[in-house]
Amino acid sequence: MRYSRSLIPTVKEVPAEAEITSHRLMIRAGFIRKLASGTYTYLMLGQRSLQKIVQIIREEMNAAGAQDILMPILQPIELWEQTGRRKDYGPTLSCHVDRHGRTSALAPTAEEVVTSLVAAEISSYKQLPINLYQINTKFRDEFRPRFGALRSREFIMKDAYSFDATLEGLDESYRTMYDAYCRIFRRCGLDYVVVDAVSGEIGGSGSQEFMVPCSAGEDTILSSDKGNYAANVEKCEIGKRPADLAGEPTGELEKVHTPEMKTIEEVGKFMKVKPKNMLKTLVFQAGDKWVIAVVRGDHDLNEDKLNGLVDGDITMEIDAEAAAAGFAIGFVGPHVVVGRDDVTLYVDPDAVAGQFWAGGANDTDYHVKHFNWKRDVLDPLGEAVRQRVIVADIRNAADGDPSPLDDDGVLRASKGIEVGHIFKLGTKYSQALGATFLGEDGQEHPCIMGCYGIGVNRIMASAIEALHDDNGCVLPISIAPFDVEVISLNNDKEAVRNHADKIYNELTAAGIEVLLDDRDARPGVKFKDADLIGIPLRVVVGERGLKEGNVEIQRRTENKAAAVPADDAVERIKEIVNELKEALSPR
RNA sequence: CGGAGCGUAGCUCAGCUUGGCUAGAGCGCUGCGUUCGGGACGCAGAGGUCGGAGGUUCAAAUCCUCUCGCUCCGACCA
Repeated sequence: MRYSRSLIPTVKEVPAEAEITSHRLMIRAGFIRKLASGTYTYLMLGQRSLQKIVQIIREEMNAAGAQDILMPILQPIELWEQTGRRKDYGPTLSCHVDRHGRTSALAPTAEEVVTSLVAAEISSYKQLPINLYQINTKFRDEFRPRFGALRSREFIMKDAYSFDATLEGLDESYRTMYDAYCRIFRRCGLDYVVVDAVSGEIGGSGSQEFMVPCSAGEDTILSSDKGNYAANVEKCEIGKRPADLAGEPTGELEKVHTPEMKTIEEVGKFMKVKPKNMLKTLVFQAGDKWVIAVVRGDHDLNEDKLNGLVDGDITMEIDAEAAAAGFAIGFVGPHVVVGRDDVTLYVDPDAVAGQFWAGGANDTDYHVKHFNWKRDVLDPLGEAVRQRVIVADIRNAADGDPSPLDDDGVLRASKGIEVGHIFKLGTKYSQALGATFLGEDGQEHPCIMGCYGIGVNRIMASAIEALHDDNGCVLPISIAPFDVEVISLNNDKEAVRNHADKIYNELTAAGIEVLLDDRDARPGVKFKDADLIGIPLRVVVGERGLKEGNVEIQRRTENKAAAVPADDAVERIKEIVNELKEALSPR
């Protein structure tokens, strides 16, 4: 490809909206341009990189026995209603109404479509297992699109779906995908970690995420320093922590006037109490009952964990109803459980101890000091305490917490970008949509499903996020838009031009993908652009070198060029390209 | 959705508070010349419905209202 005929709009300045490195570099290097919030055009360089990633995914998925299909982006909304997911997805599901008034969902994922396909076409255990996948555009009306390709409203996803006759079969399908994912990310040159995750709207019994560690990541990962446990903060469990409701009081319960002070920070500052000595008391509605969650002031509640403990769904953001039910919202304390039989308290172990506590007074504009679990909750409730006060892990894990494996491991927090997510789904969709088969026993059974996603654009963004330097992208050869950039440094000189052309033609004929910078630009401009774009190997053909009979070869990861006799250049380049590719080979 | 901010040349932004000349700068772009191994320099030039609509006024980029778009922040609040 000739640079002079290509649209590669590199820029020095970048719109203020690009906050993270990968976004900035993708704009600066001319990989993407924004059309509207959360939607991007991928220009030639970006598109070539995406296609490299797509190709790697295809090869590994096919090698793992999955079959490539293509499903519609327009999905009848009725399918989403049958599985109940229209409600679960809520406004994130983009919909389209056609001239006949039919509503279609713009695919954010395709469990419904693929399951209805299987429902129609699979009837016997002899046809299982099967794994169908596609690489296609997906839509999610994100609450807040941001960070360029990391969270866009429209993106490319590889989504695969396995159908098995048995749970053991599902385990094997899942394991096969796990292994394929490891190969895919390794071939893309990414460091990744696999963490336990929650399955969210997708549903199912278990899931793991493939994360690329980097500070710009939106997800928080907790890993045991023993190296044997890692989980997303949404999922991460916490090891055993001591909790004893019977500690003695630190003093008389003291009521403090705290007008209009509702946040932990405000109250703590006013009363001169640290957040770790305060109780955060949150009110949730569960049908006609109330659930009160108590965590330490410096901790965060994990609603998934709380939900898992409570019968039925809990609802938050119910200030008006809670106030009507007699709760002093903003000033609630755990002892509200005393004297109300419609309240169950869930308390995190770290919010229980014989130490000094401050918290809400259950009276608007008042807080209390010297709150004590034994005196103010345990003793008044008596025997009822067992049903009414439940001590359990209900908060997000934090850096320094004990590992749930109870092996003296300590959890450490870090950030990551989710590039892949694999789920054991079970029969949620196959039951809802009638994807059943006749087993060996002659009985009808629902297919047991798994699903497996990879964010194609996110691979590119996270690769740049993880692999760059001050001058630009440093892309691995497997996903770089080109293998080699040949710079015809003094393109106005015929000898230089001819030699660069010769190298370009010979490399191209050898199947190497080459970008030839044949622009009539000053050398500095060409060097800067080459660094920015980040093609792994740079070849400089210049008047100066050519006089000595040399051209220069430099890897993007090196900061000095090597002079090579011009006649040997093509062979030498081929060797290096092979070497670079070999280093990222799947084996 | 709530809060905040922004919208002026292709890009980055100034001008707006306190209304008043022909609306500016840097980068980029075009032409000519000098340069030519790490984003050169000089001269000449092109390029603007000041997001849109309405209003106030002798006069609006500037003040007011509405609207559209973009960006940032926002679980709970003991």
